[in-house]
Amino acid sequence: MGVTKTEIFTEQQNRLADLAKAFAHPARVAILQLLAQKKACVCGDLVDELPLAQATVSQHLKELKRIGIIQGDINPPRVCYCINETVWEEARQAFGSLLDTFAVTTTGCC
Amino acid sequence: MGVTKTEIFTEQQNRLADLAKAFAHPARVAILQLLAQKKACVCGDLVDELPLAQATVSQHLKELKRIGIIQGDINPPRVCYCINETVWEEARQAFGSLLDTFAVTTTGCC
DNA sequence: TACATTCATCGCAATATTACGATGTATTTT
DNA sequence: AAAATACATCGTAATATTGCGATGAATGTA
Repeated sequence: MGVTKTEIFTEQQNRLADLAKAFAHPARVAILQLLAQKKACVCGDLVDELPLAQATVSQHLKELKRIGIIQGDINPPRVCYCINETVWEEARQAFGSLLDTFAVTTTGCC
Repeated sequence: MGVTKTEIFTEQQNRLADLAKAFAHPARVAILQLLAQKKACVCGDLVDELPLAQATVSQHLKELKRIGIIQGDINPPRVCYCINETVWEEARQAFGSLLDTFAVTTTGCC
């Protein structure tokens, strides 16, 4: 159906899946890398850095904002985007704790 | 179009996006949590643990195998699934290094 | 051999995602 | 006021994803 049955999973699982979506497209990875590497906000040059149409970049930015991992502050005539530190940290912990689960209890099976 | 322009991004970006897809659906998060928490392989009970049809679970397992993060060892009449440690570690480093990029250089902008 | 068990795959329907041109909305500049 | 700049949104087309019933393939069991 293309529709995810979110109601049958835990809040935590749905949230982690949503956070993962932020990284689940190379264009969004590129955007997040740019924002994370710069020490300041990126104001507008995002479209220039990516070989995608302005409308497409805007759509990816919208999705990242929906997830909450970035924020856009209007600073006419431009908009300044930057990482939302709180959500970034949330992602760090969410991925970290899941990915560390295995690292410690590993007991080579199969 | 629904088709990602993978050719315009780096190998690294495409790989990270692919690894993220493993976590980008709550059912796959649930599967990976089960596999990571158990100390041994999970042989077949996966369908019982999830409120999804067998065909659907099988499809998610196929996607996880394509990404490489799990492996399925045939052990008739069952198949034993477990985390692929190498790829799991790859994901840990990939997410870790990106998510840590910001943590150290943070300089509150906006 | 016939049957049951376990899992993969096929085929379908519904929805989601990706991409982009065109257009709309503010705001600044001339 | 008119034009330019920067970005969002709309509409559309193409492809991908999600989910499931039905069916197929492989192995073990009666």
